[in-house]
Amino acid sequence: MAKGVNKVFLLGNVGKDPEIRSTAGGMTVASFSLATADRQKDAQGNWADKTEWHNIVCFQRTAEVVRDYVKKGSQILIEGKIQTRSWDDKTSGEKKYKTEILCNELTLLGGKAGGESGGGSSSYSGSSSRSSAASSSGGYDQRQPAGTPDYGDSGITDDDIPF
Amino acid sequence: MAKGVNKVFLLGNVGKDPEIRSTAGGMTVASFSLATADRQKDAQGNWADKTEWHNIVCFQRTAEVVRDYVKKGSQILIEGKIQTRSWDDKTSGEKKYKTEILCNELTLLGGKAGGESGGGSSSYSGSSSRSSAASSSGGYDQRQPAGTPDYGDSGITDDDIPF
Amino acid sequence: MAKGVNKVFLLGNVGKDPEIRSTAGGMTVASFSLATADRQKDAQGNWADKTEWHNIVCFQRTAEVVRDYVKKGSQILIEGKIQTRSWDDKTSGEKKYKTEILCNELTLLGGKAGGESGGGSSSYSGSSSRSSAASSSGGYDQRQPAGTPDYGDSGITDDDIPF
Amino acid sequence: MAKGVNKVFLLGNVGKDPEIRSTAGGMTVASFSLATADRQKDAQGNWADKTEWHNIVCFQRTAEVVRDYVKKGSQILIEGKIQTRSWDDKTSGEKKYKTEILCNELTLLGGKAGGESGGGSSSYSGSSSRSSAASSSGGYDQRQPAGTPDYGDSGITDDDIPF
DNA sequence: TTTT
DNA sequence: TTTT
Repeated sequence: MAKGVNKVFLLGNVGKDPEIRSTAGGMTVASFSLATADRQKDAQGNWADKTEWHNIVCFQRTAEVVRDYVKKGSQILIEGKIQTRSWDDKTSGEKKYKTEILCNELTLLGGKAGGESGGGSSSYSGSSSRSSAASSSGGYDQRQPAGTPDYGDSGITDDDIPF
Repeated sequence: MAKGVNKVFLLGNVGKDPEIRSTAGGMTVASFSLATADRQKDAQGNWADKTEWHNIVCFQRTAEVVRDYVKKGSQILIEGKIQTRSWDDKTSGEKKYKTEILCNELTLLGGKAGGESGGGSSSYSGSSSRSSAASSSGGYDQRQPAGTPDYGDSGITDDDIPF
Repeated sequence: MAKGVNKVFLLGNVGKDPEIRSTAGGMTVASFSLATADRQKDAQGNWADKTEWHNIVCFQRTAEVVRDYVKKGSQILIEGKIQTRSWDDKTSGEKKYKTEILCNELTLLGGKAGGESGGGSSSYSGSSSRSSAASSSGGYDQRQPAGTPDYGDSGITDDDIPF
Repeated sequence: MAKGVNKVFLLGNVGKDPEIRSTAGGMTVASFSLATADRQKDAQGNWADKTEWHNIVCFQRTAEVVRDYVKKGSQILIEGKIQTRSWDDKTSGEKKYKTEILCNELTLLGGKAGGESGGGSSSYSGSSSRSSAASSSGGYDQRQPAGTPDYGDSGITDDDIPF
C-alpha cells in the first residue's frame, strides 16, 4: 500500500532523438527531453512563449515504443511521476541533483515526427500500478558524463526493479 | 494561447514549516518541501517505503494560505506545474539546476498539522489559468543570472532545501 | 475556499460538429460529444476497442475557440469537471440524469479535422480557477427546477444530445 | 495499444456506507456515492457551496479495501475513468443512462471515518494499466431497482472481465 | 534541444 | 456520432 500521490502529465515535443540503452539484465531504457510550451507574461507584461524542458525516462515496453516510434519533434503526452536523484560530484565534491519524470504511459500524438500513427494517437503503458513505474533507480543514470552510478557497473539487474 | 500541458498532482506531508517571504513588489511567496511516499520493491525484492521530496513554491493568495495554515507535518494536495531553474555556480563555475513545483492550487487535508480544517479539507487557488501561477510571478526571479538562487532577505539558502 | 477536487482529463475525437448557442446574457456556450477510445478485453478475452462518449460543455472564450476551430473529427485534450444535472421528465414523470464535463481548458491536437493548428497544438482556457468554469456559468441553468433542461431559444433539445 | 485518455481525480467524502457484493465468479465489487464540494457563485452572485455527487465503482482488491476501510463520511481520493452505461427501461421503454467512475486507485485520507489510517493516508490500486480498470461492465448494475441486467443472473463471470 |  |  503506497501512500501519497506523485503524478505528472506532460504534453509537448521531443527535443532530440531519444537515447536507447539496455540494462545488464536486458531491460530497455529510453530517455529523452520533452519541451512543454506555455504562454506567460514576461517582465514587461507582454505575453511570451516560455519553454520548459523535462527529462523523461521510460522502461520496458514503453521504452520499446519510444525506440520504435518517437523521434526528435514528436508530439507526445506523458503520464508519470517525479523523481530526483542525487549524487556527489567526483570532481567538485558537490552534491548534485537531477529531476526526471519516470514515464508510466505514453500517447503518441500527430506531431511533426510522430511516427506511424498518422493523425491519430496511440497509448502505451509499460507497467501498471501507481508505484510500479518507479524503479529503484537511485543508481540510474541518464546522461551523466562521469562519476555517477550506472546500472552497468552497479550490479543492478532487472531483478532489482519492481516491474 | 498556451501550447502544451505541464501539470502535477502531489499528495504528501510538509517537511518543515514553510518559509515565507515577500518580493520587492509586495507579493507573498511561500516555499516548502513536500514528501510523497511510495511503496516499491527494494533491491531484495521486499516492499519498502520510498520518500520523494519536492520543492514547492506558492505565490500570492495561495502563499498566504500556506503562511496561515500549513505547518511541518501538514498533509496537503498540490496542483501545479514543473519548472527547472538553472544558474552558474559562483564558486565552481558549474551549471546548477533546481526543479520546483509552482503551485496553482492547494487543498488542506486532515493531516497532523493541517490547521483549522478538522477532518475536512479546503482548497485555495491564488491564481487561475494554467499558466498563471508562473505568469503572476513577475517578481519571482526564475532565471537567476548569476550566483545562487535568490531567496531575498529571508535567510533562506540552498542548505535549507533538502535537495 | 472550495473544498474537494473534481477534475477530468479527456483526450479523444469530436463526434459531430459542435452546437453553439448564446445565453440570454450573451455568453457563448458550446457543446459536443467526445469519444475516448480504450482497448480492453471483450467477453472472448480478445483485445477490442471500446469507445466511451462524453458530453462536453464549454463556456465563454473556450466556447468561442470551439466555435472557430473544433469540428467533427477534431482530436482534442480537455480538462474539466464532472457535473450531473437532474430533472423530472415531463411525460413519464421519472427522474432523469445527465452527466456532462464542464470544460476549463481545451488543447487542439493535430487530428483529422483539427482546424488550423497543423501538426501542433494550442491550449485555451476560457476561465480559470478550479471552480470557475461552473461559477462563470451564471447564465447556464444547472439545476433545472422543472420539465426539461433549458437550452433557451437555440432550438437545441435533448433529442440533439446523444444521451 | 489503447488510444485516448479518460482520467478522473476526485477528492471528497463518502455519502453512505458502501455496498459490497460479489459476482458469480467471486470478484468483489464495491459501490458508493462520493460528494465533492465546490464553492461557486449562485444566481445572485454570492459564493455558495455546491455539492456534486458521483457514483463510484471499485473492483477486486480496491473493492476489498473499500469494504474494510471506507465508511459513510470517509474522506478519500479517487483516480479512475468515466463510464456511461445505458439500458432500455422496462416500464417506460425509455433509454436510460447512468454515469459511473470506475476506480483504479483509492487513497484514504484522514476524514471522519477514514479507518485505521490515522492522520496519514494509504493508497490502493486493485488493477493497473490505464485501461484495465474498465471492466466489460456493460451489464454491471449498481443500484438499479428493477429491469436491469445483473452479474448474478446474466451469466457474466470473472472470465468476462479483463482483469 | 522541440514546436507553431 | 469520432478516430486508427
